[in-house]
Parts: sequence; structure tokens; C-alpha cells
Amino acid sequence: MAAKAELSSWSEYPEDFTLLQQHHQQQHNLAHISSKAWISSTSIRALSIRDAHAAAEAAGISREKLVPVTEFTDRVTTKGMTETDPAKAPDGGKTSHFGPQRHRRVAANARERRRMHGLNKAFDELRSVIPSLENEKKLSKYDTLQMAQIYITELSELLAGVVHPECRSPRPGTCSSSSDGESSHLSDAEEGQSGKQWQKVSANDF
DNA sequence: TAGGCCATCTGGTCCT
DNA sequence: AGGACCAGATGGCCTA
Repeated sequence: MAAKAELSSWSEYPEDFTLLQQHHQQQHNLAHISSKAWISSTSIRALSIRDAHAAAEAAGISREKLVPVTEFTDRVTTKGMTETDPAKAPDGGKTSHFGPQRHRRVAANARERRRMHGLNKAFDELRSVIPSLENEKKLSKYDTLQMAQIYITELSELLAGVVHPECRSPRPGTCSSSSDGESSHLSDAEEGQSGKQWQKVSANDF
């Protein structure tokens, strides 16, 4: 995952790398890397990040010269350099695109990528406002949503306790607790999923 | 090695 | 027509 994080941080806007990619490719015949797959300039094939490093070193190219080119594969296929072999396509080539159709598909892919990056950015921002332990493993998307739901519920109940005058007196049974109300929306499975993490968090933050 | 999580591609659908 | 959104498929990386 470290590799992914490294790659995803290279460019929030992959299009910005286009000129750089083309420049480097023309000038130095460098190995090229997409954010997901790694591409070598000599053989257009998907490589893992480790494979890319190994291949680069074997070819005498330093790792530092590996260039992130998120849309490299899209762009080369647009130019027809590496059009998908219909015979090798999962559907036997029935859905292969050429010319303008291919261009639209490539553009749609780029939009979809941007959209998902925006979504992931929103997830990151949401994670940043959810209390968690330091050195805690990054919350998954699912856990982030669950934790956010629980956190909001807890805050709402806390706020309700502050606002309602009767909650200022320590009389038992006058205020809602986390055992009822909105927190009950979580199913047992849902609570089980995030329960451990939330227990750790709530112990520190409340 | 299996399972979890993720990024990306893709085609379909809906909306402007 | 083109963009946004969605869900399924695929493959890579990481961890237990």
C-alpha cells in the first residue's frame, strides 16, 4: 500500500504530467509508469512497481528516472500504438473501441479517475475529522463511514445533553444514553465491525 | 496463501 | 451529445 500511496501522491491531476511524459519519453526514452500499472518504454506491458524497478535497473535505468504517467496507457492507445488486441480482450473483442469511440472511452476513463480521486479526497477529509489513535492503521472506506456515523451520533447526544436543562442535573434516567436513540440504527454486524476501534477512540476522546 | 482493500477500466443509465 | 454516476470485473498490494 505504501507504493500506492506514493504513486497517488505524485499527481492529483494526471493530465499535468502529459507534457512531462512526452518530453521525457522523447528525450530520454525512459521507462514509464502509470498510477496503477507500470509501463516500460520498450515493451508496453503492465508491471508491478517492484517489477518496474527491477526492469529499470536491468535496463540500466535508475529508479529516479522512472516517471509517473497516470494516463500513459490511455494516451498511447488513443494514438493507436497499443490498441487492445481484440482476440485477447475478455469479451473476445466485441466491445473494443477504435477511433472516435476509443477517444470517448479514454476521456470517460479520465473523468472517472478524477471523480474517484475527488471521492477519495473527501474520504481523507472525513478521516481527518474522525478521532483516531495515532499510529492507527488508516481506516478503510467502510470503517470511515461507520465511524463517522457513530461519531456524529455521539456528538449529537452530547450536544443534546448540554442543551437540555434537565440533563444538567445528575438525575438518572432523564437523559438519553448511547444505548438508545439513533445509535441503535447500527446493526449488530455494523457495530461489531467498528466496535473495537470505536472503543479505543471513545476511551480517549470522551 | 487466502482474504481484504483498493485503483482502474468498462458499459449502462440518467440528466443537462 | 456529452458528462456524471453507478456497479461489475479485474488485477495488484498487503497482512494474518
